[in-house]
Amino acid sequence: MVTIDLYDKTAEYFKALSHPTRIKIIELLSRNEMCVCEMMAVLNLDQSHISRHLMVLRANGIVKDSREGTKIYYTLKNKDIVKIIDEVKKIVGE
Amino acid sequence: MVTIDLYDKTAEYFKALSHPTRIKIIELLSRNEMCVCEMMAVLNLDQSHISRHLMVLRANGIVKDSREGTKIYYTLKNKDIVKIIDEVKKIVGE
DNA sequence: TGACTTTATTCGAAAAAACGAATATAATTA
DNA sequence: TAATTATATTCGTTTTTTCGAATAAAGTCA
Repeated sequence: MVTIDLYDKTAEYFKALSHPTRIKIIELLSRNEMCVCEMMAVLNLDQSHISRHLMVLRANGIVKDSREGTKIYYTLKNKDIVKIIDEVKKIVGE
Repeated sequence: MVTIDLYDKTAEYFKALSHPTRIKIIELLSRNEMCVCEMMAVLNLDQSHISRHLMVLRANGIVKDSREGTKIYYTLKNKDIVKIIDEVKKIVGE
């Protein structure tokens, strides 16, 4: 049995936050749910770029998705993460 | 001129937090200043492992060092980071 | 069913991070 | 000055992450 340590999990979570595109996606989702095609338009990035980063966020339990027709809408599972990002932005912005 | 974007800086900061050893070092320093040899003993890791992770933390402005004789003591530059780590530990621990 | 839309996944290559081992540096002390 | 202690840095390698491009899958609609 492989037990994953709390420090490993915490480090993994920080790693999920360690890409500018993923941070931007989280901020977008903090305001509205959004489908991939809308993120592409707002962030001006291609589909596979967005989609791959969403995969990381999904794998870390940060976002969840729900399909509506051909579109898939994403939302944040827990909005606490937005406050954490704001705190770090404040630290690095000083 | 290369301007580094706030999102890039924020992502870099999260990357600095994305290793279990670095998180442990930050927690140790949240209680006391500490030299490398003490960290080696407490964390049971070898010198170059600790030292290299301290280099990452230094490069990101998370710790600062001051020499006393042959020893170099490290402290946190900003304790806000400890609260951020606690929040993430709480999220991933649920 | 076939074309179309939207999104996910895979592939191969490039870049970055991490590691163990070795070496270098800086202060101290004999 | 030589040996010692404490720490930083470098080297070569392995592992992980990222990326662009291509392909696959799932739903819709004519």
